[in-house]
Amino acid sequence: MKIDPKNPADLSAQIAKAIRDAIICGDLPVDERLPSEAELAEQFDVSRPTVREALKRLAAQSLIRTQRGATGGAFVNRLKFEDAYGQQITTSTLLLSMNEISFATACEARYALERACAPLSATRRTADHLATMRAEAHRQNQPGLTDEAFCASDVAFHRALVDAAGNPVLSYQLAGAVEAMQPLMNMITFSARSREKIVSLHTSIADAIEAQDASAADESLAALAQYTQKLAQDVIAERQAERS
Amino acid sequence: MKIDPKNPADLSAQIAKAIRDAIICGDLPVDERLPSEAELAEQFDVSRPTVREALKRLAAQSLIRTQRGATGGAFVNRLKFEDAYGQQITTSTLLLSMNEISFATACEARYALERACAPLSATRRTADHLATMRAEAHRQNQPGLTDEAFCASDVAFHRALVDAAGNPVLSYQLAGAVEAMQPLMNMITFSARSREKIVSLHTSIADAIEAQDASAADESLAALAQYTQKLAQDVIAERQAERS
DNA sequence: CAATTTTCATTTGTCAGACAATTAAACGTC
DNA sequence: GACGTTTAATTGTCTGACAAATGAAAATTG
Repeated sequence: MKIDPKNPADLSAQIAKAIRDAIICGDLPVDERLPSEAELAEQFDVSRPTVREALKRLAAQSLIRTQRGATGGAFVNRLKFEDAYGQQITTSTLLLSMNEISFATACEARYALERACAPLSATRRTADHLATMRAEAHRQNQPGLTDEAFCASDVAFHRALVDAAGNPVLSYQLAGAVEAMQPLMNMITFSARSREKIVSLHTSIADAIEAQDASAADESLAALAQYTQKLAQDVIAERQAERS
Repeated sequence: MKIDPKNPADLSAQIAKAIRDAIICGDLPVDERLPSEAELAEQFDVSRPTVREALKRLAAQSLIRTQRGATGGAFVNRLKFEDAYGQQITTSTLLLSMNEISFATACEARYALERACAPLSATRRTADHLATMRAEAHRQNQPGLTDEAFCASDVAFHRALVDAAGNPVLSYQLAGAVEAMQPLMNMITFSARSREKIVSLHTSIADAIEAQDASAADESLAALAQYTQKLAQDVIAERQAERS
């Protein structure tokens, strides 16, 4: 862990890497206290600001938490799924917005992953998940809803569907795919007619999940995927027509 | 972006958040140069070390890159899929190791997601992906292979399968799920007999992908998932027997 | 004039030392 | 023993400084 080549640049990155590796390989167990900043500075033979920059890098990844005071210091953080969700969503969102990912590609990925969850959700869904899905579908029927609120409710519906699979790893992976789509979805203006169709498909999905009918759920999801793609195509075509 | 409450703690976190939000909402486009550290310090009315800590947080998430010299500075980084892979894998690995995720749960998630890719891979696979899959399956048949090398080849095989879907979003999401499993997989000692079975299933998958037969690919993947779970159960049972 | 070298200003990377804020433990006091 | 006080440790922040890199401008040279 005390590896530090004579390269006097990126010292804070090197130190962060050394500590990160120690955490990943298990040398530093969860809740273990790191040496104080002054001690680390001495160990690595650098100044305290440099150590602090390294620690801030780790804090940005939720690998450590810091506490002030006499018994304070930096502690190895138990990375929780909730913490990871946020990073996952931020990263996914930026990946989509910065890499010219087409709506079609993102949409395909999202629904492919969601359909992977559906059979498990059909088997394991609880009353709680079902209630959330029903409530969101109901909300989506309210006439006064803005497009943004409609999309947010859509995300909540699909989150519940994914969470119903009862597999935290799946929920974590899907969080990025589903939530990162929201900005793209917000660019679509939903007509009353299209909302009606979507809510009807959501209801079909909820029905299938309630009946624990995996293949029916898959069918409805596939139909929803297809319809969403079609909606997006129409909107894009309409905008191009307007432009000319 | 100049929001900064009078709370004189976590200044660097607040500044990092302000800049991060500006990047996410598009106020700071890709390759835009941030003000110099001295200018930022003045803008936010903090010292330069505090600004630097904030920038290091952003650098840890690959949101910015820095360059020394006259025309240097911090630039908004185009987040590339390759950059995101690493973070995704690190985070997923830690999530699994720190949260008492059972092998069964992780394995279920991995194969569920992979089966979501398979139909797309069957449709779109290129000769390149097929060649990689064949090569890895062949390597897995070599007798001298260590368990670690076998697992690494397994990961490479499945990466090729996922990449064959031709959807970078799917590849990104799956990278975490597949690679994070490797440490867990490494804990399983593969007998010659179990390796033979796995390679046979890999060959079946490659055959199905080559024939563009989605349902055959799905069947083989399902069989592989089941067999992997069984192997893990056996190893766990054996270790418990040894302990008593 | 063109090409090359030198100088220089800008910016990040690092360091040293200091003080403020926080916190829990040690210490007195009643 | 209960309760307030002091104290030491630690992080958070600031100031000022110098080193290293780097591109642009200026000077030099052919």
